Amino acid sequence: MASESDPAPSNFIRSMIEKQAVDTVATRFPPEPNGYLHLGHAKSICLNFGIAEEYNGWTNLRFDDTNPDKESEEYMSAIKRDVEWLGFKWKSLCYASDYFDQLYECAEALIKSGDAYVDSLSAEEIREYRGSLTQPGKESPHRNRSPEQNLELFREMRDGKHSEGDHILRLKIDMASSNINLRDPAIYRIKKTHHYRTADKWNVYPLYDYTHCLSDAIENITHSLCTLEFEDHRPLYNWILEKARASTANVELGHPVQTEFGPLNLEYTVLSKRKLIELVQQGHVRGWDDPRMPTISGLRRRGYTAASIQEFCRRIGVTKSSAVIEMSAMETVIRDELNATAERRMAVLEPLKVIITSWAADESKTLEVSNHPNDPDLGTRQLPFTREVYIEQSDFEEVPPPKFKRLIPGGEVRLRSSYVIRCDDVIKDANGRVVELHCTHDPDTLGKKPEGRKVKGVIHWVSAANSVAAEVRIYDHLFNRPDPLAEEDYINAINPDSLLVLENAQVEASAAQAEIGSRFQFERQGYFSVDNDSTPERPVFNQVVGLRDTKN
RNA sequence: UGGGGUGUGGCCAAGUGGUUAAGGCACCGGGUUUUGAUCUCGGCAUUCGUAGGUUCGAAUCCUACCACCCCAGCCA
Repeated sequence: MASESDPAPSNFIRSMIEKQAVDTVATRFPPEPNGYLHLGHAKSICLNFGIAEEYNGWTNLRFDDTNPDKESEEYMSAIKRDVEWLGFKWKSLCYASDYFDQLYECAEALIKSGDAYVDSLSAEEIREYRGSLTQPGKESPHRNRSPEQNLELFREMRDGKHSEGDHILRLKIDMASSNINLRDPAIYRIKKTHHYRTADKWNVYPLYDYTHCLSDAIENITHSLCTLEFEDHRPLYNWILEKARASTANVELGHPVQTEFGPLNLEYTVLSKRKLIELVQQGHVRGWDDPRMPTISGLRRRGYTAASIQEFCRRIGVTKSSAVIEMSAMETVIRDELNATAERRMAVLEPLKVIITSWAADESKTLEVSNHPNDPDLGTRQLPFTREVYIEQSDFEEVPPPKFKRLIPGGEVRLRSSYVIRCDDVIKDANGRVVELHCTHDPDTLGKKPEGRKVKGVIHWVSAANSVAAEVRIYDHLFNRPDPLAEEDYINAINPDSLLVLENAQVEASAAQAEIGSRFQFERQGYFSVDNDSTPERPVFNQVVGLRDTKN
């Protein structure tokens, strides 16, 4: 786990800051509240908050809420909760919408200085005029309207005197620029949507490129960290700030610098808000917090800890290349943490009844069992041993494959923390299915090795009379190929078997009583957390991750 | 065929002219083990996209080439 002895590894952003020798690093995490946070955001959060903390700085949480069509209060509170849960504290909670007045004032100043103009071309015309990747664009016939004319039109736009799409405010930069972002980008559009924070005050809303740099500057952000796809926007970011500083607008602006890092990609899943929204809305998953989802809320429900997600982000590093991380990197962090911290329990997922014929029907012996094999501090618990127990169906084979170490007819196996038993009889139903085993126990094997023979297998079990019926949910990858986006439609790559529900599991009583969110290792099977759906009458467990399996 | 980026083992990733080219994940072996887990020991790039060049010395500097990613929303 992350600790003082395990410092954050060197990366290009840290090196850059070292060279700058600045005295404070101010960052921001700027999500648009149009969906739930996922692992890609976790990487950005860890980077932004982590680097600021490391250099005596601070980080703002800023909602980039400039498109009221897509944003909502629900998303906003989910984002706040997730950032807090991950373990980070922001200095200020900010909203781009808090700057709408300043942004507007600045836009008027840019109009007055001749750096912005109102265009009245249609969206399609503007697209045509923009040119292509290899062809320069051409100037709009409205490009040379006077500042007075532009100001009047822009104010009319603001005052709701025009319809959506009729006009747009653009920067006057260079229609022939090889960087398409500089071909007179739009900075304000007419939109009459109700905004969840500013209500119906505005008929015009600023666009991302215009809003983001100014918001950073207003908040005195020093390091504006974003993903690679914004590299092309950096010249625009700087252009706007330069013009804004030179303008007459009464807005105090700092000097943020944008730096881009590679986005996170994870095998067998998708990390894009748009696609995650589709998975939720089309019902491919049970919700944003479905334990199969790569969202923070999904991982939390699955049983991942905040520490494990932070550790994952530390391990994957920060570079300028877009990494595709194997799922095992994610699984190993939570497995490591839970191996150290999770108490052990026994649970039989697919039960097979075993009668210990040598054990009296009315006898129950209480065994003292340790909660963790390597950590005595985790204590012990009492476990009853009775005549009837359940073992895993897969722990018995009539015709064992090579190297099978579990129970076979006439063979012996250790019941974990209990006796060695021998299988005497196999009871089958009319279809030849094994429904019950008759075994005898060796009374001289409790807490000691049997004499004169070695018993190689150890299997888990529960007392039939003292275990509790439970539901256990086993998860597999959401997609059945490592690169679902390579599919013509990624929806076709959805794994139909990503959720396996075992309705008839039997868990020992002490696990059945656990609170929602608590985690155990079910011995030999993996780590499990108590799901939100769990009740004392009907416990429900999620498999967080399996144990490493090196057999075969 | 415009612009912006990236290329170090299967996946990440340190490295910034002189190191036997860190580390993690994965994988493969040995040992311990009442979890086929854990733990532990060991193995795993004569080579850094390719080809040239500079240098006593190159993953690090230069040149050319190749591959992949991003950009033509009134989304962010």
